[in-house]
Amino acid sequence: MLSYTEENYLKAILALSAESGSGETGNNRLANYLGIRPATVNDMLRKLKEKKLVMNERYGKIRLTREGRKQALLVVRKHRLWETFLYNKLGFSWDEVHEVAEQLEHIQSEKLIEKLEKFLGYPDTDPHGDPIPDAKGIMKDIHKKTLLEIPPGTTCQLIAVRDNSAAFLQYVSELGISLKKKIKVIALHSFDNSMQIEVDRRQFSVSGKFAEHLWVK
Amino acid sequence: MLSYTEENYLKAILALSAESGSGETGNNRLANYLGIRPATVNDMLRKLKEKKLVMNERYGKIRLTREGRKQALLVVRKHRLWETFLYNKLGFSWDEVHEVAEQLEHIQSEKLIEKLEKFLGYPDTDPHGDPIPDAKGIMKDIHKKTLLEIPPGTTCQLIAVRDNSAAFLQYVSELGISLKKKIKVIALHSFDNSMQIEVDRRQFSVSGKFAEHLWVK
DNA sequence: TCAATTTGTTAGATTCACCTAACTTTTATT
DNA sequence: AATAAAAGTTAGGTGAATCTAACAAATTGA
Repeated sequence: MLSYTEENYLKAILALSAESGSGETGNNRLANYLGIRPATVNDMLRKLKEKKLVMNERYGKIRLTREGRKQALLVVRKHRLWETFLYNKLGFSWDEVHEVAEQLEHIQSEKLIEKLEKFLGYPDTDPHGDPIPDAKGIMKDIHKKTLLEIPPGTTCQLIAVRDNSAAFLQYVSELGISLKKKIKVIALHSFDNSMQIEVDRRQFSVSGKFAEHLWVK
Repeated sequence: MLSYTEENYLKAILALSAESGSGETGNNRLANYLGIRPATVNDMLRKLKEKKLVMNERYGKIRLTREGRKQALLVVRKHRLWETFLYNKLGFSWDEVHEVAEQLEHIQSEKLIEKLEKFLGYPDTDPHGDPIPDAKGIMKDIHKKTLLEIPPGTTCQLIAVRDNSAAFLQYVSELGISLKKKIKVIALHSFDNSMQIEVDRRQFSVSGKFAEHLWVK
């Protein structure tokens, strides 16, 4: 059985590994991400190594083992199912679900998660459009592009957001953009990557950085 | 903000105070109830005293302050709302809800509890028939008698159980007894307090101890 | 009433998750 | 290639919640 803290480390390593592309991350990055000191991360890495959940050589990169990855995905599964519950059943808004799900994801009861999943109707994505791993820790990969990659003239549909911070999600909401919403790209200004887009017959301009954080199909 | 452990102490003191009738309890009883050592309880009592949540003089009895009682009732509130959710929405059985609710009750989010309560339709009792305190920590007292006090020939209705252990609840279920069920007392054998009762036209005999653990009206 | 039993307290230790400060190794830059 | 910067490690320490062992006070009951 994993502790609250161990679960958070695994989840963080998974997130940073995915972000880096190379499937691995470093001590400092991890410490920074978790808001703690590298020395603390070191202690925990020793423990996780003993439990065979991470691979990490002295002064080397950090990488999840197969089992560590599975455990991390099971935490992600719980997190996303709870987010779905909060959003679909309790009426929380897009940007409020994350914080509460951070706590709920650590409740230990397989039965609870099974029953919750059933109650929610076996959803395959959470309210941000991210896929929910199954009970074996297997997550479907969703073929996705960022809005920035969409050529002008094309209409696409929002399937997920790349940033779950409240600040970003609130901005997205203010623009009238939500999951499954159709977005038409009017123009891409190559000098600063800003984009002219149309949503619900209303047009506005967004930065390239913003467009990069929307996953569409 | 109270820690997970502090919340459990307050809840335990509330439960034992109520049980004892006198509104107070002792160090050893508390330690035994929580499954920890008296020395540990001592340290925590010092902390709770500093926070003005309990009153306790050296070698004296332990009693909640007004604020401590309120905080304890708010934990009970969370516990019972979660039990109701697990039972009514997720299909957990009577005897399974307690254990999971023990974890869920420590999630810190007022908004969550408000929304959960609304989602459940503002229930006033949990699946065991116990009243759910309101957001101010006020709990309605339900006038209740134990089955043992019911005179033979009378029919009564189960409103709550006095013991939430899985063993007891399973036994109750096996007898076909559930909340709001009508129970007719056929006979009381005064020499050992055993009782002949009828439920759904089926008669059986139960011990006095068993009868004492059913609250009826 | 006073001795035995129960109840409560103190002191000192342990584990977990964290810290700071000082150090070493790796990497990046000129 | 040398050195500065960044990244990672080690040693020693803290507070929370637990423990054991030894002791003190209160209660009980013979």
